[in-house]
Amino acid sequence: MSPASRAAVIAAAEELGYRANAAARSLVQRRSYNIGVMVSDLHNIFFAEVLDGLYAAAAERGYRTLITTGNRDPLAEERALEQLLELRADGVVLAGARLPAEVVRAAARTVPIALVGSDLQLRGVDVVVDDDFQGAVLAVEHLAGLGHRDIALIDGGQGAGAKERSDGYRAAMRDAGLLRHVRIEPGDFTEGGGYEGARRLLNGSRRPTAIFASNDQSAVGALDAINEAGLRVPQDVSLMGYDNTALAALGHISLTTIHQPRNQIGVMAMKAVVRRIEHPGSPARRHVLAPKLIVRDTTARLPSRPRPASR
Amino acid sequence: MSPASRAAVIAAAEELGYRANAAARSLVQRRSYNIGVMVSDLHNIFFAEVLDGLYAAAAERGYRTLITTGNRDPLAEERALEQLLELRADGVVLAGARLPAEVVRAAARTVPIALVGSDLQLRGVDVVVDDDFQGAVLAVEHLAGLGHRDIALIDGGQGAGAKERSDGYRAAMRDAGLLRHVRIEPGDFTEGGGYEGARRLLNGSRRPTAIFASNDQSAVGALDAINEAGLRVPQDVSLMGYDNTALAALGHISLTTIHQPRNQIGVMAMKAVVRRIEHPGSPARRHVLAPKLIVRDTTARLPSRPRPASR
DNA sequence: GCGGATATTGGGAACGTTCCCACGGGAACG
DNA sequence: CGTTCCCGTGGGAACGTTCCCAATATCCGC
Repeated sequence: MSPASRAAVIAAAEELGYRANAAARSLVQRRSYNIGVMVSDLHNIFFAEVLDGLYAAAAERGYRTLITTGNRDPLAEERALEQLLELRADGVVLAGARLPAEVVRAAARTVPIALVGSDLQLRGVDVVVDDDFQGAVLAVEHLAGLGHRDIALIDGGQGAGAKERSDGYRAAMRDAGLLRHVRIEPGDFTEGGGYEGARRLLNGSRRPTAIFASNDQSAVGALDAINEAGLRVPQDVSLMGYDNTALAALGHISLTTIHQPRNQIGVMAMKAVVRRIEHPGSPARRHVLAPKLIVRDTTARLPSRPRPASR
Repeated sequence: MSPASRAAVIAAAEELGYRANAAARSLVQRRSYNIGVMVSDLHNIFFAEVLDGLYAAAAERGYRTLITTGNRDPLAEERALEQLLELRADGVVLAGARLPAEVVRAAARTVPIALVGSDLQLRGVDVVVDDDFQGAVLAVEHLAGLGHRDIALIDGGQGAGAKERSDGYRAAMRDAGLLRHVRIEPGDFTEGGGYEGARRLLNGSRRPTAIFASNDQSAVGALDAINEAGLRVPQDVSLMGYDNTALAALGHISLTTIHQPRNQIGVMAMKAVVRRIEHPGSPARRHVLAPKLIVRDTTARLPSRPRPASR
């Protein structure tokens, strides 16, 4: 085709506002080149960074990302997933899904699915998770390395990864020979939960010298309780969070925490889905990523104090 | 049709994993019942709440929401919008778009479009904005009402709404008879910008007794600078932000700020789009919503000090 | 200049729905 | 019992693409 007529056609298309109809194309090609992403909660900045990774990895491979959300409501999540399936997304990533296993399994029979931030034990579904157990171990090792022995945990309750984190805490305490200093306060990953947990810890008979809150949000709550008790961080009490959210990075807070490779999580999930789209036979896997310690200003060496002769 | 055969058909469909093909339906019905939402930046929690409103209003009217993002990159934003148009979304909401006016105008010839959080002056496009001018007036009136006269502003630079906020500040200062106390430091809506701005203000010859940062993020930066200077909030300096983000609500920060009705903004935008989908003739409008003062713990009455005889 | 091979063009068919119309059967009424 | 109406059923046509194949044009070699 001559360059001239080519240009003429393009100009005419522009003029008329022509735009290829993705629906018709998807119908005949039997692929949409869209990867659906169902995000349980767009308020959670965690998923925003995962989305960055998903987006970049998809673009690199010639796919586009289409997002729906369930607004933290399992029923709405199911509708959001259904919407993606009806649109014939070539693959689906479920981020933080609270969906029943059966729903996910049924969907997985139709398209490749990857799970992020929630860990249903399902075959035929890729799962990408941060090694929360290992992250908690890093936290305890950091605090123990600073000389702390009374290291308390504020738990995350039913939250995603909370169980792994408390398991990791317990294991690391044991390995550090601090088994009898293990102390776990209930919590729920919220600021209020962290505040209450820290209050109980500080009012207890044996005040911990370090508090490990199992996410940043609850660490900020704990920070409040510590200040209210007239104690300083980190001189009197060391404090750690988990997740390395923007909150932790705030100069005003500057929280020592554990970083999850969020972007990388997204990249891995997208790679997994695209691989299974393009190689329908290949098996789904479980991908575990390593967390990282981020030292900021809320942890410090335990001041050496006069000790009993046992030394 | 008999209930029995009806049930049999549904069972068979389930069995075979049948799912209506939205692409085919959209093709023949010439509508998709999807409203596309292009969000410039999913890291900004502001838009998450707008999305809540969009989502709820859409669901109420039988539409589904489909989200794409431009990751703060105008080129990617354009592709994201294009993706929605190719998918034949029945309408589009642009949230925080940094798109050239010409692109938006061209798109608006194809489908009803509503703009949120960015204010291109375009006919044929609905715009929903918070009255930032009025919000700034509320802030200044609050501070002046507490007896403050040296009220400084940390500006938002090129950020969305920054100009309206500084205009409102100026106007309110004038109306309060404080024109000669007007002082505006440059800023950029970031924590760092707020920090630097506050430092300059505090080191200046005439230290302000109140600082109005034009968003919460920069207010938190200012908070750091104030603490570093050995001053207390609110005893020595009153501080205000704007936006009422989660940051401001944090117990540890508890920032007096201006609330934008984010959810309501989403609802209005979706209503506008759906109205224009269903009544193709109806004109696009500009919708202005009223902000609200949220008093927390960073503002206090100016302590009365000995004054010159002028009284 | 002709045959064969290769590029270029044009014309269906198909994708999975919805919508409309024609047809047939059954019920109700005269 | 026949006619009319209504409901239900079934069979295309259409939506806007892509893909494939056939037909035609172009080119090269002999």
